[in-house]
Amino acid sequence: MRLNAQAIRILKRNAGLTLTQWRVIALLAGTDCKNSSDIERQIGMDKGQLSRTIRGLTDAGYVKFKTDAKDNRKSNLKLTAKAQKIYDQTLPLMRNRQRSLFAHLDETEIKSIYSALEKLESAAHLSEDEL
Amino acid sequence: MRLNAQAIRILKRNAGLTLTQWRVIALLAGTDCKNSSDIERQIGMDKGQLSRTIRGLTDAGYVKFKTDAKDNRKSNLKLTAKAQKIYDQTLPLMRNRQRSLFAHLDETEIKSIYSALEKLESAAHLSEDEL
DNA sequence: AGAAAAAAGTTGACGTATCAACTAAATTAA
DNA sequence: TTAATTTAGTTGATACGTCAACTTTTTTCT
Repeated sequence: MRLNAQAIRILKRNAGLTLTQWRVIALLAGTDCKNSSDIERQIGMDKGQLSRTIRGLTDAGYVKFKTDAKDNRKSNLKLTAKAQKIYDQTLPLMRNRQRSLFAHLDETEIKSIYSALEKLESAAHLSEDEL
Repeated sequence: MRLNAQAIRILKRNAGLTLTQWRVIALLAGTDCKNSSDIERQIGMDKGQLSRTIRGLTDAGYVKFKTDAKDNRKSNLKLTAKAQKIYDQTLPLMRNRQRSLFAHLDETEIKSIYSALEKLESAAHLSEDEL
């Protein structure tokens, strides 16, 4: 996970956010509202971690939490203006970092690394029942 | 890290070990003695995590801990017979898992994934000072 | 309608990973 | 030889990641 080191530093120093918080905010930015399960599905984050992250963001004033009117199990999450602003300021920094990280890889390499990872993951999934 | 899921399960159910403990034991197996820094250098594990892992293994009777006679800062670590036995029993299981995980990747793919990762890591390292 | 099952979240526990501050011992350099 | 630096290892703090048990609310089934 050393690859995330600068991302973590950028987020901490420029936005006071953790990587997990950033991921959730980034997903919430651009859409009106989402709930926890939407996020879970989209970035495959663990329910538990998500729940705690959302509470943290809510407490910090980054997320407005509302219980869904039609389904009381569900939540409605919305970024506050404050969070949106931080997001807008931080996004360019994160994009730069991403760019410089991948700068030395060509298309082919990027594709092959993703496809290899996919294969590994499906192999891992297949042998799940071997215990 | 989903890729480690079965490894973690195999180790837990068959050996009662965590992945970190396994890594340290595997490194200690086959050599007579090593100290913490040797391990740190060889698998790049964090000093702190290593220190705690070694204490855990010592408490559990898997590692015999001795202070180096010539250099009192250093330790001498040695697997106990108990740990060696567990290692010998568990290694085949871990090898099988490794094999089945990589079964669907050919040489080229494996090489390209490693080389891409190396490039990514060196890019990450280069841009370290950008903060 | 009422029972059973599924879905949304919360919480606790544990393991993994990284960073920083610290102690003690050894090495080096003056 | 003493002072400064380096090295080995410990400890605290925080974040990340995963699993499992649990509550509440909704859906499905009969």
